[in-house]
Amino acid sequence: MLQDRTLEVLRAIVQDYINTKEPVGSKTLVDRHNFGVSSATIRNDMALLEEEELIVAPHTSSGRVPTDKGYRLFVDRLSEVKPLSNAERAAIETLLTASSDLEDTLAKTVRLLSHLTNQVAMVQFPTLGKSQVRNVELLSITDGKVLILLVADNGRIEQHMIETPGGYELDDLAEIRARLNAALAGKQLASVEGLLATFAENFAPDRRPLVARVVNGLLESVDANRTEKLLLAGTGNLARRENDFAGSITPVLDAIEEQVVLLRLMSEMQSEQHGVGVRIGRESGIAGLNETSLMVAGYENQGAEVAKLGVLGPTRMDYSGNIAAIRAVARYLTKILGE
Amino acid sequence: MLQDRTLEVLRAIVQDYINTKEPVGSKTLVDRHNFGVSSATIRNDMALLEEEELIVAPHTSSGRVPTDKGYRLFVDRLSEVKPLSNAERAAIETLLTASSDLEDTLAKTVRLLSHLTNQVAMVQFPTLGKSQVRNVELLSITDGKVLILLVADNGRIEQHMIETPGGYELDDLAEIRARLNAALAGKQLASVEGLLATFAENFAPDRRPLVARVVNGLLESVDANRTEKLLLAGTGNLARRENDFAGSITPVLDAIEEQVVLLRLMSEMQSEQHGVGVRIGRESGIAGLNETSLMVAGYENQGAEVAKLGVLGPTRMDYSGNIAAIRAVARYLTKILGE
DNA sequence: TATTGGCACTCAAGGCCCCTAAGTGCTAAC
DNA sequence: GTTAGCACTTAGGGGCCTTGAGTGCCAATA
Repeated sequence: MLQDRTLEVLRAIVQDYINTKEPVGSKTLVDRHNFGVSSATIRNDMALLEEEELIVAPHTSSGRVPTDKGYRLFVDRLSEVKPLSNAERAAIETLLTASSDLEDTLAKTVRLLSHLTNQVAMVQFPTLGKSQVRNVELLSITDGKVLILLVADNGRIEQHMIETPGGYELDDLAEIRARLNAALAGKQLASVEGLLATFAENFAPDRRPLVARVVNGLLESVDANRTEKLLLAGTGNLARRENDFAGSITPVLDAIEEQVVLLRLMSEMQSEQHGVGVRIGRESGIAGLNETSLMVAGYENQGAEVAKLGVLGPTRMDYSGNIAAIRAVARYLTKILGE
Repeated sequence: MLQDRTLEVLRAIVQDYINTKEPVGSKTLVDRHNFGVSSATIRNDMALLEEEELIVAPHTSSGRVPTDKGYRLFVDRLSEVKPLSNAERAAIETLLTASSDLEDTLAKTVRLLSHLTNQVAMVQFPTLGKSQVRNVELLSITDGKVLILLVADNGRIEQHMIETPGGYELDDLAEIRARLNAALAGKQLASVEGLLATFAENFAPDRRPLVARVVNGLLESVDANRTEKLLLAGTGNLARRENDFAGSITPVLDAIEEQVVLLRLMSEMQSEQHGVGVRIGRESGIAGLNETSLMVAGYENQGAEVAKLGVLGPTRMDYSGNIAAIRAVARYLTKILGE
């Protein structure tokens, strides 16, 4: 087990490295922090830390840099939540105003978060999976097209257009709509597929093709949106911190565009420190994100977590500050969604 | 007036520079192309081109590089449309399949375009301004909320949620909806504001607050979407070609995120060469895009141009190939939208 | 036993110098 | 109008050296 002072040394290394971007050596360390011991002692501590693979020396004769494992220990045990400055609090309250339009609100949120953290910010749309059907609407558009609307109780509205080669009567639509609502209103979205399995059978045989098409469209609506939506902001921040990447930032930009991967990763992440989930470097298991860290927190609506938001940036980032920002934004978003 | 051979020299310089990324000198030029004259003659031509500010020498003793003006002349008078390869044609036809869902189709289109060109691709959503109202729907959601749907004849559907503190009867909604459709169906979206100016006056005084709210919501729907939507793909390609930028790509990424600016620029651009509009370097007038070129073409629905699509990349790009790709994709998109 | 001063060693980064290769403009001859 | 020839320029690369920050180890110390 590492001693207290040794851990303090690790904390100091992480903090100094984050601030200066220079590998940090024993001498500078005793200069900047007052450990009350000599640089030789610190050197011994550093040897221990290196043995534990918490830090590493880029070159034989230069200072040390934290490894992924080092950052991990720092985040888990050594970092304190840095309280937000008043200016930051004010920014959150000013910029994040309630709007009845969900997309608006989330777009503002993601921008705010990217400004607060100077990283790439991401906000997930509320997940359909955890919420309930409020109602279903079928609208007749011209040319035998029908627009299916699925309104969920988290405020999200999905639209899906289908074609009906056989045509239809308005009365048919009205009836299908009424029965769909009777069957689905208030039910979990996850259960929709099961509830509709035998739905078409209740209709006269000549109506069934139409009903089947509607049901299919609705299921696609549910399903296409289990694959969720993501809003991004601040990609420019990545280029701004390009020097923090050994190679190019191309794979990172590519990975970001692969939203499916990001979304899966985000949903897998559990909250750890202070309600924020953290994936450091290779922990994400995604090649393009080897040199980045990802931090997410959930936000809620009506008491239940509906989706996540977070930031992505180089592993050398201000974990404390970003955790605080993410947490604050998630809480505030939860608050205004409740209004 | 420049002689024919002098222009040929410019063409050769542009092409070689695009291929090699090396400033091109008189000797290599006569080696690679057979002008039938000596390098000294080419040097004289180059001096003329430099006088006209069509090319420039990065350093006193190195080859020449095209200026924005040089690229412009190349695009306007010297480039030929490079026919697409069979593989490219096949890719377009395979990847771009018809879907009744507009967003799906556009998302595929933008990815396809970024793959074909290896640049950042952009596709604008169909503009509301040029199209007509198909119908308007009012849906009662719980808690006194009403969802307004505006269906346009270009396939685009806008949704907007409003709150009605005073509450309402379902009959009220039905009547408002009926009258709205009577007033607006088939009308130009641009005319909606005028048509609704006195709309509320036809209702009984106690209904007017509700009607006014609905009208406002509808106008916001129209208006919020004059500010159009843009789909992007291939931002990673920008980083991949980072060396083509003197400074960092940060300002470019920032400019891209400012979608409003891009959208304005795109709508201003008129088709020039072969149906494709081109803005080279500083021509865009946007600081962040000084070192990039933008090329767009319109795509159509029902015989009228509804929006644009195009690519953004470093000024040193394959204009001929990209013009061909953009044109082909725009045409193909027009075709499948018509189905 | 943990800490320390001292010391020999390492190595990246930067400065300096020089050379080379590719390119230029100019002039006089064809 | 074109060309050969020539003197001139300069970015980039290689070699060489110095410097400074850092290391590991060891014997002495408290």
